[in-house]
Amino acid sequence: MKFEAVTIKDIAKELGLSTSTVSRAIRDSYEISAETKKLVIECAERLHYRPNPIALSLKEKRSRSIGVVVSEIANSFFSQAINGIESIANNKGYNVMISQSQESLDKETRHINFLASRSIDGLLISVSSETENIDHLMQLHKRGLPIVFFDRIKAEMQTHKVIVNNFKAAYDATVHLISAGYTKIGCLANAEHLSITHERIAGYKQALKDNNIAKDLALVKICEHGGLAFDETENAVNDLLQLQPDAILGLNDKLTTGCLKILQLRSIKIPEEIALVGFTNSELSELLNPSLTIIRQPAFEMGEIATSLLIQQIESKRPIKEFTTRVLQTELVVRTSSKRRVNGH
Amino acid sequence: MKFEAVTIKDIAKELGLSTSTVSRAIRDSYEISAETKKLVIECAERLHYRPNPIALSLKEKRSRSIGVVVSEIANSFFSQAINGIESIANNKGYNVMISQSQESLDKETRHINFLASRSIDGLLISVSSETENIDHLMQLHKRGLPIVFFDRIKAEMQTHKVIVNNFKAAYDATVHLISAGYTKIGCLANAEHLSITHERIAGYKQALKDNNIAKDLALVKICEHGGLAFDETENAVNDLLQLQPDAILGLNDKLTTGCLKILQLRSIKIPEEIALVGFTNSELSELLNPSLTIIRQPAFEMGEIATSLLIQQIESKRPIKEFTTRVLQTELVVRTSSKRRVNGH
DNA sequence: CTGAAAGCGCTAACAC
DNA sequence: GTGTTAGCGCTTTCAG
Repeated sequence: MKFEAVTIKDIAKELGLSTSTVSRAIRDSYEISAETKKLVIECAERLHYRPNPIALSLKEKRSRSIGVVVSEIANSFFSQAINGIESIANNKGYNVMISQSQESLDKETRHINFLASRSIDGLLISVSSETENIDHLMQLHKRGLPIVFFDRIKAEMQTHKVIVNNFKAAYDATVHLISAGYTKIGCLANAEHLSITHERIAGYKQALKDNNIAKDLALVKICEHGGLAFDETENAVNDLLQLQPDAILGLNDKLTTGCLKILQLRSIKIPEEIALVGFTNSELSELLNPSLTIIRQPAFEMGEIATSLLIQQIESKRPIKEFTTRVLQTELVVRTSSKRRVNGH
Repeated sequence: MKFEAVTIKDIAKELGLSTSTVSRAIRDSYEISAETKKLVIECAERLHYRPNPIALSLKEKRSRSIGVVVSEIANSFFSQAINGIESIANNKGYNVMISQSQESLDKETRHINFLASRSIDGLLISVSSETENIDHLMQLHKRGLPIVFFDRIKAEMQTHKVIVNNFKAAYDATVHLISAGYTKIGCLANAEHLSITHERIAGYKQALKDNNIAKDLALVKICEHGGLAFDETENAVNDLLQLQPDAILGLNDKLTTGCLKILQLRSIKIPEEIALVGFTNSELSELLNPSLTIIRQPAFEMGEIATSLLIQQIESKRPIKEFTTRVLQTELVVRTSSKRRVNGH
C-alpha cells in the first residue's frame, strides 16, 4: 500500500544520464546543453516527475513551509487570521501547516514539536489558555526557529509580536456601556495569565475607575477554558447573575456567544434586563437575537502582518536582534444588545 | 537563521559510540546492552534529542501523517469534521495536516500535491465546488495513495466514502415546510456538479412531487461559489424574491446564513413573510433572529469514520479492493424560522 | 554487543 | 557539458 513516486533516478536511467545531470537540467542550470535539457524536461513531464520536498528539506534544512498553531480553527477570529496568513504565505511561495491546540498545553506542545521536526521554517502562534510556561517554545527559539506571536503573546520571548490594543478595546466597550446607562457591568474572561485577558481586564477596570464606578472584583469571572467548556461558562454566568449586573462584557468569542445562549435559555431579555457586549469576529453577530454589540479585531490583517514579519525574518541573512510589536486597532460595532437604557429599567 | 537540531550523530560523538549503536539504543533494540542504553537515553534527554521525521519519511516512505483538504475551515461543518478527524488520528498516532481549497480547484490541486509530496500516508477530502474533473486526485490514487472522500464525493473514484443521506435530508426539510403550510419553496444551491448539490436538489424535488406541488425550476438558484461570494448569493436571493416564494431552503451553511442576512437587510420578516430552513452545523443557529430551523449533519462522526477507514486502509497489508460508502443520517431541528403558517399569511 | 557501510532523493563541490 | 561523490538523519544489513 505504498505509493512510489517517480524520482530523478528513474529519469536518469530512462535517458542514460547521471542523476546530477538530470537534477541540473531540471533546475535549468547554465552548465547543461539546451538539447539535454529539452530531453530531460520532456521525460520528466512524461513520467509525471515531481521533486520530493522531503529529500529537499533533509538536504537544505528548510522547507518553504510555516507552521501555525491556534487554539481553535472553528473560532472566527482564528479562521480569518489563518486566511490572512495563507494569503501572504502562498504569495511568497510558502505553504502553511495549521494545527489547533484546543486550549491544551499538551496538544500545543505536541503539535509544535511535530511541526518543528517537519522542518518548518518558522512558526506563528497564539498560545493556548493553558500555556503559562513556554519552555517548549523557548527551546526551539533558542535553536534558531523563527517564531512570531500574534493575539495571545508571551512577553518573555524576544520576537516579533502582532496584537491589538486590547486595553483600549475593552476600555472603549466599557465606556460605551457606561454612557448607555449601564453601571453594574459584569465581565467574563478567560485564563488569567493570558496576555489578552489581563490587558482586557485592565481596560475594563480603568473605564470603571475613570467613570467613578467602584469596581467589584466579584463581577469579573474567570473561565479557565476560555469558553470551550460550556459547563464552566454556564457556572460563571450563573454566578454573575446572582450579583444582578445590568450588563455583561464578554472578553472573547466563545464566552460572548456562550453567555448569549445562557441568557436566552434563562429567558433573560437583552438588553432590557441585561446588556451584552463582547469580543467576536463572527459574521453572524449582527444576525443574532438581539444583534450583538461587538468588538471586532482586524484578524485577517493580523495574520498578514504576522506572516510578513515571519517570512522577513526567515529570509534575513543575519540574525535579527530588533523585534517589533505591532499594535492594531479594534472596532466597536454598536448594535441592539447594548441599546441605551431608559431610566429606571 | 537556520535552526540546527540535535542528531543521533551528536549523541554518538558525545559518547564515543557509532550512530548505529545510538539508533538501536534509542529504539530499545535487544542487541544493545542495558548499560549503553542507559547512557544513550540519558544523553539524548540531556541534549533534547528529537528524532527527525523527515529523515524517517525519506527512508520509510511513510510519515504517520494524513492530509485533509476542505473548502473552508471557517465553516462549522468542516471544523467539526476536522475535530472528529483529529480525535481518531491522534489516537492512532497520526498527525493531521489541514488545508483549505477556498472552493478553488487550483488551490485544491496545489495543496494536494504539496501534501502528497510531503509523503502523507493518506488523504481525506471534500472537494471544492470548482472540482469537476478529478485527474489530480486520480493520479495520486493510481500511484497508491489511499484517499477517502467525505461529504462532497466523486462517484468516479473507487474508494471509501462517508456521506449523509442528502436526499432524505432535503426531502424531509421540504416536507416539513410543506406540512407547515408553505407551498412556494425556493431553493439556494451550490455548484451543480457537486454530489451534495444534486442529491439535495433531488430530495427537494421529490418532496414537491410527492405532495403534488408543481415544481418550478426557476425556484432553484445555483450559486457557483457556494455562498463564499456574497454578491453572488445576494443576486440569487434577489432573483428568487422576485418570484415571491413563501419559503427558502438553503442547501448549505454559507447560503443559509447569507440568505438570512439578505432577508434581514431587506427587512423581510421571517417566518411571517417568508420561512427559512437550511443546512448548517453552526452552534449559533438557535441564537439567530429568528432561531433557525436547520438540518444538522453528524460532522464529528463523519470525520471519525472517514479517518478510521483511511487508517485501516493505510495499515492494511494487502491492497483493498472492496470499498464501502457509509451513509449517515441528518437531524432536522425545527425552530422559529419555519413556524406553521397561519392561513392567508 | 557494537561498528562500518549502504541507501532513501536530492544537490553541490569537484573532477574530467 | 556531464559524471562522480559525499552528505543531509536515520535505519538496517552485514561483519566482527
